[in-house]
Amino acid sequence: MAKVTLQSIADKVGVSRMTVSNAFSRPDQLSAELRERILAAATELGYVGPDPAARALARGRTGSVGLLLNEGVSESFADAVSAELLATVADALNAEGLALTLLAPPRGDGFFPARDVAIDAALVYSCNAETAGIGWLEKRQIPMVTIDENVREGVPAVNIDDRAGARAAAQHLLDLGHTRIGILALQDAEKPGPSTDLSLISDSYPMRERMLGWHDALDAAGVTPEVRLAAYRPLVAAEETGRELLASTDVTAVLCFSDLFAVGLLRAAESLGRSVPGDLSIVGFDDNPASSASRPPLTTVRQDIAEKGRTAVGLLVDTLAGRAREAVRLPTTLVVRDSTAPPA
Amino acid sequence: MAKVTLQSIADKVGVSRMTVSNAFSRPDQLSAELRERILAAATELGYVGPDPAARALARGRTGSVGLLLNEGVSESFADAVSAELLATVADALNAEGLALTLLAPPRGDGFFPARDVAIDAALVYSCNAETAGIGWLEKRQIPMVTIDENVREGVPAVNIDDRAGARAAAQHLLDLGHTRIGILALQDAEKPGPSTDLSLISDSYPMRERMLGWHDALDAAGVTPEVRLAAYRPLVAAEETGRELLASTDVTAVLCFSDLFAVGLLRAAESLGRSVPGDLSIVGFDDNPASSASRPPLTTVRQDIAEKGRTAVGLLVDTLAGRAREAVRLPTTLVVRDSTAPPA
DNA sequence: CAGGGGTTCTGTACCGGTCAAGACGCAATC
DNA sequence: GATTGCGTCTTGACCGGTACAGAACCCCTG
Repeated sequence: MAKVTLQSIADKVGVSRMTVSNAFSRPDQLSAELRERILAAATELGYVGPDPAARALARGRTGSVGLLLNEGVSESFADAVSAELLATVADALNAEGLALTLLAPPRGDGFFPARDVAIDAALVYSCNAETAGIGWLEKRQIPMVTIDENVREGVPAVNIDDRAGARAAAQHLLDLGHTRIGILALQDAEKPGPSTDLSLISDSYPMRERMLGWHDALDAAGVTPEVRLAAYRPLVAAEETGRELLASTDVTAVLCFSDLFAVGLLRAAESLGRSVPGDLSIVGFDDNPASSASRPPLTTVRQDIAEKGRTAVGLLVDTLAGRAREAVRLPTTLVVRDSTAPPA
Repeated sequence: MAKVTLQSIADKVGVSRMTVSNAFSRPDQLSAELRERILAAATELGYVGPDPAARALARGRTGSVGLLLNEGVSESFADAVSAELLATVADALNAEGLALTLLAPPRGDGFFPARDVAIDAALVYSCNAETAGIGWLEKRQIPMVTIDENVREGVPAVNIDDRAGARAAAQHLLDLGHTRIGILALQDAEKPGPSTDLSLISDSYPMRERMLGWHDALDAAGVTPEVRLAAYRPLVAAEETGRELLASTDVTAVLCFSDLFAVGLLRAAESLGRSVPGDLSIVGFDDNPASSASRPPLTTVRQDIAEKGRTAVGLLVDTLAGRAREAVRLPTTLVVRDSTAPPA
């Protein structure tokens, strides 16, 4: 059976193709009676609606938005925090009449999602500025909003107040009386090396800001932290680094880049017979669901992931509508649970 | 600045538009030397490559595949099992040169992702046959592969061997000596009602099959189970139903629809002072990461989510390539951990 | 030297819609 | 009664590519 197009319907009803188009896309442009007849003919022929690809070309809008990632999807959404972000973003876009398309880094040859997929705009999640994907999107002049990074001047960004959160976390430890404090920081994913080589520290926005925040408080108190690095994955990386930190220093408290690091450290402490918070205080970051489920529940810095996602979508929608928007910085709050206490 | 198209480049280089198109899409159709010149001119003009929307219309393929969901994305990927499926599917598609677009049920007016988004094919995840989205996709004649359901005759499906897994789980309890066995089954999401009204049971494929499997073993042993229903969400639903089950019957073991149900039941048991597995044996399903992290670690039926995702993508790719494929049923295996023991 | 076959490039017809402007009829306005 | 205005429908151009059939050219063969 031949393909059904606007023209088939137009021929059947005896009107112009444009009128059929209007019946679907701009109902106010024709009489209700004729529209009914057209729609009836359409269903009779098994026509579902204007072809999305053709419409996209003609209208210049596709109705879907890309989410640019700097890793494979499995890695990107391995933890609950990023999975929640994805979900929130997808739902918020959907509510705006937009679908979400995942743009992972290319695997293999010839196909570069950020270059070859039709999208109206893109959310850039946790990608550093040199990511190839960002380059493609820029050249295509696709409107972007970045999340958890600050990629380009003039590109709206959604961040959390990492610095203030980190500062509060460090201050919390200081207030409890800790003076020998460790930091479990994030290592650059591309640079393997010893956890003590601080030049390998990740230069991602959250890492930079959190480090600044910790130092805000520690420097003011004259405390020099013991810094160690761990890769974000695998999970045991943080555990191993944590064990080394605990074994080679006499820190009584540790500030962690993320809750996952904190959980790893928790395991390290357990394996070394150090009780938390009795012998060791631990502060996480993010308020990952895992942090309240751990034993003991973690003191951490809470960020509102869902709000971050919705805000990003809001910025994107405004940008698409031509309303210029500034960067947004969402608040963070210290959540004190049971993994911190005064030093022994 | 004017939009750069194939024609702009063609004019600049002094060749036909078609040749420029070939330079990008079919390098073997022109000399290497000319191709270099064209590509150089293209970069000079800031041309990134053929416009995806236009290409999609002309080629009849968009390069992206939809994932049809029967709930919002937040709900769909709330647990680790489905999140892993999403991630695996996305990565497997990416490896095949395809992007993934999420097709959630419409929210609000006018925009129906399954109808209005340009896709080449769709994966249908855990949607029952009446889902509106499936109807759109069918009318659009978009190739589909279903996951965890068996929607249509002739539509390739990927399922796990729910029945054999459930049978093994039930047999395991029988082998341990249990004779008073409960079942925590899944309630239809659309039908609220008491957990004892068995007519409200979900008619999803996994539920039907698991029930059959449990009965395979139980019937053969002459055991009549105590069945209760719980909604998949919120998590406390299973806990409440579990509490009711434990309070009103004298079951010594319970077969759960999923690990999340098992975790809820675990909490219920704890709150009633019943020790697991001393006073109560619990078997889950799926081998959710949560199941090995729980205390005690859960005996459960393992399925390979990643394999399921990859298989589905394989079926889809074959279907797109015109190679007809049959339904696939992946194996399940019983994993005995510490939540099951002989009755007291 | 005619003819076959390969490479390289071009011309034309689509792909299936939407946009913007115009034509037509009819009621309201002056 | 001519003008204006509105609702309704049509016309023609265009969105930015790709498929396919051929034309021009070169080399090789018999």
